[in-house]
Amino acid sequence: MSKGRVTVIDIAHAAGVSKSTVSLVLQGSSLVNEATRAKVNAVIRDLGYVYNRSAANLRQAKSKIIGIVVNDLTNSFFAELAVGVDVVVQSAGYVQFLSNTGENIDRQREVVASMREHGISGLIVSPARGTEAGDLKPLVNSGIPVVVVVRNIPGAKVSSLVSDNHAGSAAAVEHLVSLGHRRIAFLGGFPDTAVFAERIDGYRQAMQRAGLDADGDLVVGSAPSRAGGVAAIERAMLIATRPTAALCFNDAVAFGVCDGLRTLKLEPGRDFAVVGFDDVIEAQTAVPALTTVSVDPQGMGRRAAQLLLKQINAGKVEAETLVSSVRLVVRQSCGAGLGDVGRRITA
Amino acid sequence: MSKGRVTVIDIAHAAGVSKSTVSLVLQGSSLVNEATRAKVNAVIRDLGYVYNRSAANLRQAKSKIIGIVVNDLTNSFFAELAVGVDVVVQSAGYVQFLSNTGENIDRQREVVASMREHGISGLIVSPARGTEAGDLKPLVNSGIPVVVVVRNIPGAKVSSLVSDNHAGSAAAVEHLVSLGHRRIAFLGGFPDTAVFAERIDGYRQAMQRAGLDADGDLVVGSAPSRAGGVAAIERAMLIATRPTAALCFNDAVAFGVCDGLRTLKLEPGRDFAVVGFDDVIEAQTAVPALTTVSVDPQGMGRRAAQLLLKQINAGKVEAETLVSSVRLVVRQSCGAGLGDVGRRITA
DNA sequence: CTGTTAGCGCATTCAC
DNA sequence: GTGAATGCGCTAACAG
Repeated sequence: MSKGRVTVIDIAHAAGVSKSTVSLVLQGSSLVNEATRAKVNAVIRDLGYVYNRSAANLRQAKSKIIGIVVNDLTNSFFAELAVGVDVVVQSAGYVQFLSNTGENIDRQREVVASMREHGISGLIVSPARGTEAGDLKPLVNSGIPVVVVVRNIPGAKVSSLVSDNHAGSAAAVEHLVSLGHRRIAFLGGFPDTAVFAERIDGYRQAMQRAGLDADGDLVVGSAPSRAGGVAAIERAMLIATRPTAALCFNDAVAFGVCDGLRTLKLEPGRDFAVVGFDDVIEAQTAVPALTTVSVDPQGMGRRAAQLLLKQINAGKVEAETLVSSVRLVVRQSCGAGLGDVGRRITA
Repeated sequence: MSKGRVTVIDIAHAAGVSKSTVSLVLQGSSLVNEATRAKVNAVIRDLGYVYNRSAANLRQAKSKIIGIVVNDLTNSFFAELAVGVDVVVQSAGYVQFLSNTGENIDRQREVVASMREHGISGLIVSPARGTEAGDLKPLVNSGIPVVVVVRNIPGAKVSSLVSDNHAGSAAAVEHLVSLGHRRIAFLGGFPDTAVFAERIDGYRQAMQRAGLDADGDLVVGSAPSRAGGVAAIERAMLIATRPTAALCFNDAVAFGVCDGLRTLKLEPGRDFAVVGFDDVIEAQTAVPALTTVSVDPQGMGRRAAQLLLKQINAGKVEAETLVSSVRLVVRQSCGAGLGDVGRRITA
């Protein structure tokens, strides 16, 4: 915003019409004569007029901006997500505020507040770890549509878009079965979360369909972390009839499982098949990557944005939960029908 | 912006003071009585008042928002860059509009225009390929500070922050020379860009200093892409006295060169030394990473943001060109004095 | 079809 | 210290 900014009144003056007429051509209204419209447009070009959206927004009490906050833009999963959002947001004529929280919940609170002050008309958030329903409360109470992606936040009355955990688990199991595995473990995760319930359910059903035993010792819960993965595989290997493969609650657990296997002098992929779950992509390059149940981050971003725009246009906000389909990404098969492991490929 | 939004006048009414008083406490002015200030703050909290920045911006003819447009957010180099920008922008009390152009120049024009309409007080842009000085002209003419990063755009009177291409090339050559190489090629890139000129210049000078021949067939241009790299190495290996090492225009080319070498039954790093240039980090994990001339993208982002904020605060815009230092990152030496290759480590 | 009038929510003079 | 006016640039009603 420069000093000598030219305004509607200037161009109205120069074109010999009134401001409202100018306003009308600005909005592409058909209520204005073709001749005057041309005249006005010409003057607009000549004077180098730029539309002031702040003023318009103030007047209309609505903005054409949506906010997106992600927990870790450094992680290419979320960068892709942001790109997906950007694509549909841009083509809908919106611009996006983007903020990175770096898993810092205070920062998240700040940026959300800031965005609110700026009058965003909607928010897409991939919440930082530990986000609670209360953190989004003020936003949703003021009627601003919010879409939570990737991680759902229990108790919040907002729309969310998460991956198809059930189908993902099932696909992983079917894959392992097709490789000849019969003792397939499910490792990691806390049983008291919705995500866990969905994943374990998909696992159980697929096992059952394959005529395999899914109960008992094959399911070993743990913290959904790398350390948890180590603990889980150690426990699982104490079973009399050891598993030969494992579906892990998420990638972090999978990496821990690999760590644990190596401690046991077993090579992941050769001696034991490990499948990860793309909930949290962690340290992609620091460990040998594996076959995973993957989601399409950019597609998720697009879908989230579409959902948000729908709600913005609808005026009415109804919490809605969408499920994003997943696909099994097999990295590299290493013979012997015993699992697979390979290099991670960035989508 | 909801329907029943509470405004300063509401809280003034409820607190029994005037709007201006409220405005003053909002700005933390010391011209207001402690008691009334407390009272006002209490009412603000109670009524759930949210500050309307659009209105404030309109009044003050300035905003607290900066724009950042990148050519490819999918590329983690630029994602990191955006994170760096975000960090300093946030702590300076600004919010950022982020847009991804995907190298699409029309899109870039659109988003820049949109940001202008929104009254950004500054712009950081990593321009799409083919961006011309004219594309930024309207912005700079209206006095809005612009900082161009990564790629400079010739002829534009804006500040820019680029990496030290000259020194980077030289360092790479010296490194290869110290490993015993004497036939060192420069592969990839289009000769008609400023970046190419700088890199080739650093290469030539370093070669000369080492008493080596840098002319003739050792310089092979190509598209700055993976495919271009394949073509370049194939052509380079047709020379009578083959090179034993190559400095590549960028990482994409370097990866292509590795591909090409393997086709020729040569193992990059063992049989032929390859050094990349961190212009575009591509598919970090999909290929064996190599020694590169690296910049710190996040650091560049921070620096760009600082430069921009300085200019915003200074009021006066003076085009300034900053050079970001680079460092040679040697991944792993693999004996025989013939190059080196290793795992890429994310910063 | 076009002009007139009246604010949107805030910050900035000035008086008091 | 505080209150009363005034205007930022624009759009939404009506008039004409």
